[in-house]
Amino acid sequence: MSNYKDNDGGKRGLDALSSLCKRRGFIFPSSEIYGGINGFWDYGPMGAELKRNIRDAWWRFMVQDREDVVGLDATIIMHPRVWQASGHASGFADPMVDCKDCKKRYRADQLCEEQGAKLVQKDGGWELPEGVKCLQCGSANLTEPRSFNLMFKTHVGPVEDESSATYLRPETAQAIFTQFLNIYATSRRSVPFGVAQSGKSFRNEINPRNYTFRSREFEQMELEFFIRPDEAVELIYGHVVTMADNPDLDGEPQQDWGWEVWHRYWVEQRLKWYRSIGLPSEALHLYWQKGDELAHYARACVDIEYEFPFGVQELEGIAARSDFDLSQHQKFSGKSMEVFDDHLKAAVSAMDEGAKQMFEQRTVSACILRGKSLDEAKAFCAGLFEGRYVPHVIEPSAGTDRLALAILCNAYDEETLTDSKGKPDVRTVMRLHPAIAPIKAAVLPLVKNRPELYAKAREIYKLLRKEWNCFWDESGAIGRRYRRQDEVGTPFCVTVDFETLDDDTVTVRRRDSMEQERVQVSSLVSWIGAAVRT
RNA sequence: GCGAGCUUAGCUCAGUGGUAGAGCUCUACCUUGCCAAGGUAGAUGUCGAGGGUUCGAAUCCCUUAGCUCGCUCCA
Repeated sequence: MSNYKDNDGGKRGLDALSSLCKRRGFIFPSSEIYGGINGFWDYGPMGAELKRNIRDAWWRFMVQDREDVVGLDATIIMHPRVWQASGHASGFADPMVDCKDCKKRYRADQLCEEQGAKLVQKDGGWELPEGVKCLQCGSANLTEPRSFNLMFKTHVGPVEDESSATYLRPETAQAIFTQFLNIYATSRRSVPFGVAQSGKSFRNEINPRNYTFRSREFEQMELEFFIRPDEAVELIYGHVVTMADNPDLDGEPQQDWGWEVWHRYWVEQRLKWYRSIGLPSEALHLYWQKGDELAHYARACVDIEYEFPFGVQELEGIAARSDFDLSQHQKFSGKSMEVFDDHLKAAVSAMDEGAKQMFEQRTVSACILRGKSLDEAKAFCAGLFEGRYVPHVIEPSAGTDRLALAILCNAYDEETLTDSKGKPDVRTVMRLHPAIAPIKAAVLPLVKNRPELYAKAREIYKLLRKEWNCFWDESGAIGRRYRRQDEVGTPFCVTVDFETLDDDTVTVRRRDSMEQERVQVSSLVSWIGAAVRT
């Protein structure tokens, strides 16, 4: 299979792809008749189907095909305190300085740090200390540090003042944490279990780039998987399974897994899913964030990256976030985020005082090493002895739009054929996995001026479209109709010909190999059905 | 956000001050027994937007939006 990367290093491939996406109705610039708007993209008829199929495949894999994950569909606008608790209100606003002479821009804190100084906080704003200079040209002619908050701000109600200010969510995850108690109370699930959500998020990116890869309005598919703290696992099972124990990550999840195993389990699950929708293993890379790249609360984070034409870029981050998120919301809301764990309570009841004391000593010092205060560490142990804890979280968080882009990049192929006259002929074909292809089958009457053949084709079309999104095409020569379907990635073309009238079979033409075979009309639905499942 | 380049039909592009074009696509009809076939007819543009210079602007100037690339950014 030839690939766009073969001839041009990728750049022209993205142009060819975006041109096809426009031409065939996958992706359009938003508001295009007004000149477009930077960082916003619309999905056309084909793109809408593709994205829906991706989302549905994710939901089926992550929620419906599991017994330990439930779903949520929360609002985009939430209480402003949510973003204080999550850290987005402050953390999203990195102060920046520009050099007025050479126009170079720096993050203010990094610029200061490089010169052994410290950024000064003043009146809720920021100030550069004396003597800080531009690293590039040495000029001290720098702008004041200015904040760029990446959250979109809006107002709830008619009055536009600070008291009504809210934000469009910059991630879907926080809604899951804020609804944790309701879901826990109503879903009849116990830890370990997860909550999944897909939906729109908004980030006012400074510089959207690379087609739809970094957009200002985008969709995420996130799972927050809640697990016991390792200490609770240890109390219940007497041991904690780590990667050193070589656990079977392909089988059923086990109750005695520690966070490290759960984290790896989800990495493997996610890779498995990406492969199931047609992204080849070779194009996927894992990037393990190093100690200094991790957020302070994160224990580990792995990025699943894809080889885009413009470089290897992140599709999904899988983070082990400890109990940071729920604890923050507990702190800001005043509502306890602890769960009661019967198994833990039972296990602790069976322990004698000496064993409990030993456990507490060990646990308190370990907690302090991880940065907790003595009081916090003691409260944690006291909670465990009563069967209570704040769950920890493993968070696989994927970008739907960048995944759609990866899938489109991966599917795009230009194949050189030799036509019947011996001339070379380039066939553009989107080799999408059948399960996510926008159109599963096109129904084509071989000719349209034979009423009984035409009617039979209509009948078959109506039969198939009850099952999947199908397409009817009667105009143009049959070869041209096949090639049109190739460009939108339709895996099967069902051609109704004269033989159909005699023996009730049709020609099914395969997109990838262009091979044809005859299939009984009565078995067509099961034949296609078997091929379009993941 | 800074700098450079670009923006003409659905797509790819030609057009350096004098009547807006080509190829492909698309639509209809004819033809057509399986891979972009042929014929006939047809459709599509405020030349990204706004302003200016000029008798006259797609073309020159200014402003603005968008795209691409390089910086920067991506918590």
